[in-house]
Amino acid sequence: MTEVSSLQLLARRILPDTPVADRTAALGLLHRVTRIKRWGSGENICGLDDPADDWFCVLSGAAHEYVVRSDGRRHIVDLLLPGDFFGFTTQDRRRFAVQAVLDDTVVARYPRERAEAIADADRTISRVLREQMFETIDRLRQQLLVVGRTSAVEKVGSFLLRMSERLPYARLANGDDGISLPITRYDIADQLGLSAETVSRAISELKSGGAIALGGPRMVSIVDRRGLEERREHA
Amino acid sequence: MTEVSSLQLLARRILPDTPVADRTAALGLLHRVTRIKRWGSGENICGLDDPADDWFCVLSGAAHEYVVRSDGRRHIVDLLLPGDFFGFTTQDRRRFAVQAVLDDTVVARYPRERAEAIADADRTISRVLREQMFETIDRLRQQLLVVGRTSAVEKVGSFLLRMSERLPYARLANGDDGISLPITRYDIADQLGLSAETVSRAISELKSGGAIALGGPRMVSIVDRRGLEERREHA
DNA sequence: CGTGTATTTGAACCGCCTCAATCCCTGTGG
DNA sequence: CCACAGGGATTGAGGCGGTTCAAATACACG
Repeated sequence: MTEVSSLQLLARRILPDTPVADRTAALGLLHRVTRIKRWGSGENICGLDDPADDWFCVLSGAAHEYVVRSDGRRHIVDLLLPGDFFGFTTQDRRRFAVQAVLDDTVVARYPRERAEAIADADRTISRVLREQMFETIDRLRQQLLVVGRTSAVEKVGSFLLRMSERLPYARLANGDDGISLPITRYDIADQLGLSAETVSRAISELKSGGAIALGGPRMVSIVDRRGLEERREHA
Repeated sequence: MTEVSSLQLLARRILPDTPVADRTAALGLLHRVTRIKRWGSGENICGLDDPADDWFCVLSGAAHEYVVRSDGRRHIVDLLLPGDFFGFTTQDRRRFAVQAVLDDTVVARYPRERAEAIADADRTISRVLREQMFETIDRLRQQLLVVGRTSAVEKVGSFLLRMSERLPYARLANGDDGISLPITRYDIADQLGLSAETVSRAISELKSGGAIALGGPRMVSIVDRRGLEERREHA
């Protein structure tokens, strides 16, 4: 991936409503301090206790932000998809590690100090970054709602609905339109506070209940969106 | 509470490292668009589906951000204490309500558009607001870790540790130093995804195990901080 | 076409929820 | 000063759901 194409990709990701030329221009300043890097599945993009001197944006692939507890359990707090920023914190050092979960995960890195200076001088950049901070807040709040559900089927159902909102639709092997989950059952479990077996059982249950259909373990189509939404309804 | 004292209070809350005169001056611009209001316990500071046109800061008291699901269960996603900002979102309308949980909860309100314009013109304000967004992100991530724990005792233990970091210490009735929880067992339960009975049992267990001491149901002193921290350790 | 990993399924145990009763603390009125 | 009321907190008993441990199956990659 060349730097130019990554800039255009970024512009498309984070300024979708702005004409191509304008948004590329607006990001030009930021782009000068941007470092793009490609990661393989399982590689550590941010390590624990690293200085928190950079902000990041996923351009393609997927990553997750997590901690590993002393008992060996891993807790995933954020799943990062293309267009998602991460690395925002008041801490000096990272309390959470970030790891690529797909091969060819491309991530842009912005030195925090310089990005802040650029934002101070350009209100479009400032607006874009603020918007991305709000996206992060919305994402975490949404995740909190999912994790806070009581039953495993509800957790997994809400999770799949969110994924269907965040991932692109594609034609699956079975002919349906659906999504391709970038993560394993274990990853889902560590995100929802469940065991992998329970996640698997919940998915089987949703399938046999007609809420979803599968074309391979990672390929999910939402069949009864209405039914799933009613279960997670919050009003 | 007069406007002047509320400005000083705000300055003390969000710019603790800056000399009094400087921080008050830095917030002067923002202060011109600030509206201060006092709320009683249970009153709605933000309603569901309200336009998301303002940002807020708790100056005193406490509030929480929550949704009520169709099954009647309430889910609290954020506990807001003095110095905490809230209202940050990309949405046009509120997906979460915010309610005062103590009498005499004083909240500052900033019209979003005007606050953004002020931030664009003043990099101290800009920095302060960015810092508060990061605080919100850190708080939600921390909350995700607590809610994601597997056992009830661990959840409640982590919750109490967080409270002891966020609330001021005071001399309790039993002579120990400790914290005064601003919320009921039911509130804690709706924050942790537990039943109120389980919260109560967990607290009793922590007490009989020597991890904490109580001087009244809301008065908690952390006796064995090391032990509690080891349980929630994440590295 | 084989090997290692991911996923599914099964059985038994443990912990949390539900329902219910009791206790405690505070404020109110007699 | 006491009786009472009401909300919050605690404690108890039983049922259900999720975890754990174990095994079988499906899948992807060489």
